[in-house]
Amino acid sequence: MFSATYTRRMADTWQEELRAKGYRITPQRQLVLEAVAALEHATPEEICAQVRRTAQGVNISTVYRTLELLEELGLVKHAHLGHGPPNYHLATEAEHIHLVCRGCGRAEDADPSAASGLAAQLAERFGFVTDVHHLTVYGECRDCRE
Amino acid sequence: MFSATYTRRMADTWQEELRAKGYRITPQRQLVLEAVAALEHATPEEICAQVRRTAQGVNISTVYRTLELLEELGLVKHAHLGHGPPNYHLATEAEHIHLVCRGCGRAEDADPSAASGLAAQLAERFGFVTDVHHLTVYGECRDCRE
DNA sequence: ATTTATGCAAAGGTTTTGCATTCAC
DNA sequence: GTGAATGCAAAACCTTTGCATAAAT
Repeated sequence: MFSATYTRRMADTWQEELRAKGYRITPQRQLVLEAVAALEHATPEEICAQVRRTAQGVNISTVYRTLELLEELGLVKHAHLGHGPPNYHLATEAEHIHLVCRGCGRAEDADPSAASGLAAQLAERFGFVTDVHHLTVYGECRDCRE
Repeated sequence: MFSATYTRRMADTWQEELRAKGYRITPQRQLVLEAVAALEHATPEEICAQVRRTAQGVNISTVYRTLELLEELGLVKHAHLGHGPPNYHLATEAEHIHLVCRGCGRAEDADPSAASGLAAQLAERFGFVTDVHHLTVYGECRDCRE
């Protein structure tokens, strides 16, 4: 999942950066970041629920505001897996792409190397820098194909 | 955009298929399909507005129900371009992928051949059939990259 | 005449916002 | 103490649903 060393290191730089930008370090912000790390992939609602398992309560609107902030700081990223709410994960998590099946609705992770050709071509032809972290591929999975 | 011949041909098969399935041909359904064709890419709200430019009024809930039906019939498809509402287009429109810039928020179309390598690898490794029509790539466009 | 489709209004789910209060600094 | 962050409630936004009415067959 993530090593303790790694988490500690991240926490340091993170808090410094918050201070440097005039933001404040609050328990809520720490809790939300921890929840994102623990869940690996989660919606704002799920993150809120996770936080509430350890702390007495964080408001859902705080979760939204915090996620926006953490994304601005480059600590978390989000992807859209379909109709529903966005899905947040640590920016430092191993890159992967999402395969979402329109049949069963499940999402599986795939190695981003599959998208390297795509990214290269879009860069060359359009000067477009692909955010592989954010890539969601719709289609039909093996199980749903018969 | 689309030729008159083409539209007429589509209309024929479409109406037959509706009948065959026990559905009915209504002015609203024709208007919504025409609006999707005319706009090329549009949200339900935009489609509703377009219809109202020619007809006296179609309810937004009818637009939603109709889009769902037209998609079930394979006449239209949708893609998610970001946070907002889904984006509908004719299924018969030239296939393309969407490049959405997180900087300016604009979406540009790209040739789907850029994704053929991706699709091939996902098919081989996961047995996953990619719906290229639905592919949205997030990143940063040339203009926003400095 | 039958049964589907529509319009309307209300509800549902997600996200944002305003403002008083609390908390980090 | 001062200004930022939180919690709460309300609003905004998108989508779905129930039901009476209208329309297609």
